[in-house]
Amino acid sequence: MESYDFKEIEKKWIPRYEDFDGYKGVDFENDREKFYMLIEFPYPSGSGLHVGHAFSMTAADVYARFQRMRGKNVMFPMGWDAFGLPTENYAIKSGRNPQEITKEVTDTFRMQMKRLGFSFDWDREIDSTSPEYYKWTQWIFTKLFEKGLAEKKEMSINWCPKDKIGLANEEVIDGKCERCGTEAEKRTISQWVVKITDYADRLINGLYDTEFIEKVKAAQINWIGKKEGVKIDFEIENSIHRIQCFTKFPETIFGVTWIAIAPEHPLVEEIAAVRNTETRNDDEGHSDTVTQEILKYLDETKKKSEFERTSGVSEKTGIFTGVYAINPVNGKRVPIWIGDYVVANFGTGAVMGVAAHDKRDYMFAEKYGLEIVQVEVPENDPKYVIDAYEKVIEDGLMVNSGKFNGMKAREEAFRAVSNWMVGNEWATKKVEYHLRDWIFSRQHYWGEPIPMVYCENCARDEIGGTTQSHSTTVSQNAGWYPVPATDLPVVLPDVEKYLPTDTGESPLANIKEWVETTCPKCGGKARRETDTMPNWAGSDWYFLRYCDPHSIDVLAEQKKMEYWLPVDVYVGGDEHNTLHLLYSRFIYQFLWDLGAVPKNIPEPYKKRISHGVILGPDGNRMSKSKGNVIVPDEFMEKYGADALRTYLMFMGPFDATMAWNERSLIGVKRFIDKLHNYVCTKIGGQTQGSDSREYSGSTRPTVKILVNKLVRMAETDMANFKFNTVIAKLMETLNNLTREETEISREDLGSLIKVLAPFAPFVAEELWEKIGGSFCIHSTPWPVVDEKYLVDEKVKVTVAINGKMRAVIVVAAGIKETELISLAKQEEKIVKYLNGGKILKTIYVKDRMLNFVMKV
RNA sequence: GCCGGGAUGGUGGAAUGGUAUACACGCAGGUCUUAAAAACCUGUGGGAGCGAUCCCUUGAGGGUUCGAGCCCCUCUCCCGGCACCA
Repeated sequence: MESYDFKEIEKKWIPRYEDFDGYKGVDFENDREKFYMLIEFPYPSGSGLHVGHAFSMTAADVYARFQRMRGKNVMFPMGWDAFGLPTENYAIKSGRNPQEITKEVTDTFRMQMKRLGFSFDWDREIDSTSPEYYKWTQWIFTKLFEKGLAEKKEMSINWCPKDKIGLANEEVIDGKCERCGTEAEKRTISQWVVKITDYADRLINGLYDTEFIEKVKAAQINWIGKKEGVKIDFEIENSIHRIQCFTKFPETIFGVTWIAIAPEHPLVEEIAAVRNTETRNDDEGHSDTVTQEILKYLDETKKKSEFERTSGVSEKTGIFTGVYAINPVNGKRVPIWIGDYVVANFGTGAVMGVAAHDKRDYMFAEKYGLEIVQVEVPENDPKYVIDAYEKVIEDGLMVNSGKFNGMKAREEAFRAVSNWMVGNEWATKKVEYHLRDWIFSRQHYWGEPIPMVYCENCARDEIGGTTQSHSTTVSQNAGWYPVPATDLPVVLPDVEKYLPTDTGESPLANIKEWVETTCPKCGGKARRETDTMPNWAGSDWYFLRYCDPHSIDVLAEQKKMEYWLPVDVYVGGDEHNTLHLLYSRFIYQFLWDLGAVPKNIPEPYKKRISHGVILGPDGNRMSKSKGNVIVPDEFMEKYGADALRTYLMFMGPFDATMAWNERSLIGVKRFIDKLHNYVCTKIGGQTQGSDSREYSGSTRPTVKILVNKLVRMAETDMANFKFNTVIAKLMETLNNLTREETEISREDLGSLIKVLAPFAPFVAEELWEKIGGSFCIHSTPWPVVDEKYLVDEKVKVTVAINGKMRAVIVVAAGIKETELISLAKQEEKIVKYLNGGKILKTIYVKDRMLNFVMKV
C-alpha cells in the first residue's frame, strides 16, 4: 500500500496553524459555552520534550479539539515553569546565565509542540521566570505574610548536602533527596514557612465540590491526614509538670500501662532531674547509674539518622526513666519510658502505651516485659485473651474500663469516653494533621526572590513589646517587612557565580548592592532576603494568569477569571497530587479569602484527570542509564506526527502504565495510510453527492449505519477520555467500509475524517481539503448523528438453555416475545435441547436474548 | 499496616449483568517477486473429533442470579500513594 507523504502534509499545515484564530480562547464570548482545558505546564529541560509530555499533551489536545468541534469556546494555554535546579546546575557547569538557557530550551519546546500539532493558544503563553509574571508570585507571598500565614522560623529542615538546598517533607523520598538521591541531612536554618495547615480542613472539604478522580481525592485526604482524638495530660509523680499525649483511641485509656516520650522531648531533662532527687533520698550510687544509662541512650539515638529511626526497619528501643506518671482516669501509676519510636515533631512528642490494642505497642511491651491490659474483647467471645499483636479487635465490647464496660467499641465507646474525659481539666478534644507547614525558602539563585526586607532597628523595637512563646519553633518575624506592591517585582539580579554557598546562603547574599536596601517601615538601612522561593511557587497560580496573561495592575482581571474559571479539565501526573495540586488549591483558597479571585468559584479545578506512564520498550521506566529513553522527534521523523499522536492514544487506557512498542506504532501508521488511500480512491473519479439521496437502492445504506454508529460511539468515549476505543472503532469501521466496496457520500467521508481529526490533525486537514472542505476542519461542527441509523432493522438474538448459549437467530428488531419463542422452538439446535424437558420459565431481553429455564 | 487501582490469548488491550477475547501487534500459511523486504489475502484462546459439533477458559475459592470478566464474601499476587503518625 502506498504510504502518504506526511512530511509534505506537515510542512503545508504547520504554518497555517500559526496564529490561527480558531485555537484561541475568546474572552467573554456568550454564543459558545466556555471550556478551560488545562495541562500541567512543563519544566523545560535541556533534553527537550519527552515522550511522556507528548503523550499527556496529545490527550489534552485531542480533548480540546474535540470540545471545539462540539461548539465550545476552548481555552487551551501553554507556558513554562522554568525556575528550577537543573537549569541552575547547567548554568553553573556551562558558565552561561539561566535566563539565556531558559530562552533556548523554551524555544525548542515550543517548536516541538508545534510540530506535534498541539493547538495551544500561544497568545496566552506565560513564563514563570519573567519579571512581569513573578511580580505576582511575589505579591502573593507578601499577602501571605500580611495575613500571618508566612513566618520566619529557625527550623530543623531536611537538607540535601549535594544540591545544597533545603527540602520540603514532600521532596524527601525514603530519606533521600527527591532530585539527586543523596541522603538528606537535618539542618537548622532560618526559613520562611507558609502555614498551609491553617487551610487543612478547607482543603479536605473543598474536594467535595470537585469531580476529581477518586485516587486523587484519596491521595490528598490521606496526605492531609486529619485525625480527631483527645489530648490527655498525665501528671508526673513528684513534679509540677505534666506529659501531654494525643490519642486517636481515647476509649483505650484504661489500657494504658506506660507513657513513652521522644528522646528530644522538652521534659526529658525535667524527668531526669526528678529521678535524681528521688534516688538521692535513698540510694545515691544507683541514681548515677540510671542517669548515666539514660544519657547514654539519648546519645545513641542521636547518632541514628532520621531515616533509620523513621523508616520502620530498625527495632524499637527504649529505656525506663525510673519516673512514674499517673493515669488520670484511674489513678494508676504507669512508668515513663523514653522511646525512639516516638516522633518528636508529631502530636505532642509523647504517646500512651496500650499494648493490647496496638501492634507497635505490643511489640514494645513484649520486648521490655511491660504490663498488658486488654480493654476490648470480641462481641461473640467475651473470654478472649489477646496473645499476639496481629489480633487487634475491631468490633468488640469494652472490658476493664470501669463504667464503660460492655460498651461497643469503637464508635460508641469512643464518644462516651472522650466526652467524659474532656469534662475534666486534664483532657481536651484535639485534631491532629499529618500535613506540615510548607517550608518556603530555598538557598538558590534560580528562583523568585522572596520579597522581604529585614530591618534591625525595627526588629529591636518590635521585640521589646512581645512575649516569647514556648513553642519548639520560634517565629522571628520581628523586623521583617514585605516589599511594597509598588516596588514589585524584586528583580533577580545578574550574578557572577550561581554556585550556592556552603554556609546555606543563596548566591544572592554575595551581591552587596542588591542586598542593601532601605527599610519599608523606617526608611533606614536594611537587608533583603536572599533566599528564593521553591519551584512550586510559580505553578501555584499560573492557571489564573492564563485568563489574563498580559495584565499589569492585577494578577488577572476578576471578570476574565469569572468567565474562564474553574478549569474544566486538568490533566496532570499523580506525582503532583500532594505537591503542586494541593499547594495550588491552597493558594487559590487563600486568594479567595483575599477577594483576589471570583467569590462564586471556591475551587479552581473542576475535574482532575491523571495521565498514565509510558515505559521503555523493555517494560522499565525510561532512564538514560538504562538506555531505553524514547525521544518523540525520532518517531515523528520516521512515521509523522499524526501517526505518533494516534499511536500514543491507541496504546491503552489514558491512565494506564504502558510499554512503548514501535511495531504497534507501525500498525497505526498503516491504518492512517489505509484511511488516506480510501478517501483518495473514493473521491478519485466522480464527484460525490452530499447526502444519503446519493446512495442508490437502499433507504438504509450500510455506509450510513456504519458511519453513524461510529460517530455516536466516538463522541461518548471521547468525552470520557477513552481514546483507545475510539481509534479501534475507527479502524473497525474502515475495515468494514473497505469490505463493502460501495459508494460513499462526501458527507459521510467528512464524518469519518472528523472523527480522525482530533487525533491526526494534519492528515485530517489534508483529506478535508481534498473532499472540498474549507479550512479548518477543527472549526467545523462535530457530525450530527442520525438516530434512525442507530436502530437496527434486524437483530441477532441469542437463544440459551439455562443461561448457556445454544443458538443465534436473526429476527426483525422489536419482535414480539411470543413470536420469537415459537421461532426459537423451531430452531434445530434448540429442539434438540427442549426435547423431553419441561420449560419452567422463559426470560426475554428485548432484541438481545431468550433464555429457556429447564428442569435439569 | 492503611488508602487507591489492577489481574482477560504469545503481547498491548475490548466488552450497559445477556454471543468473552473487539481493535492492534506477533505468529503461521498464501499472493506478488529470481529472492528478500514492503504490501495485500486467509487463519490464529485451550482441548476432543475427518467432520458437523461438543467440552473447557477472564488470578484462586465460595455466593447471589435464568444468566457473572462485570455484583457480594474470602484469599493470592501485582502496581501506585501514605506510614514507628500514637
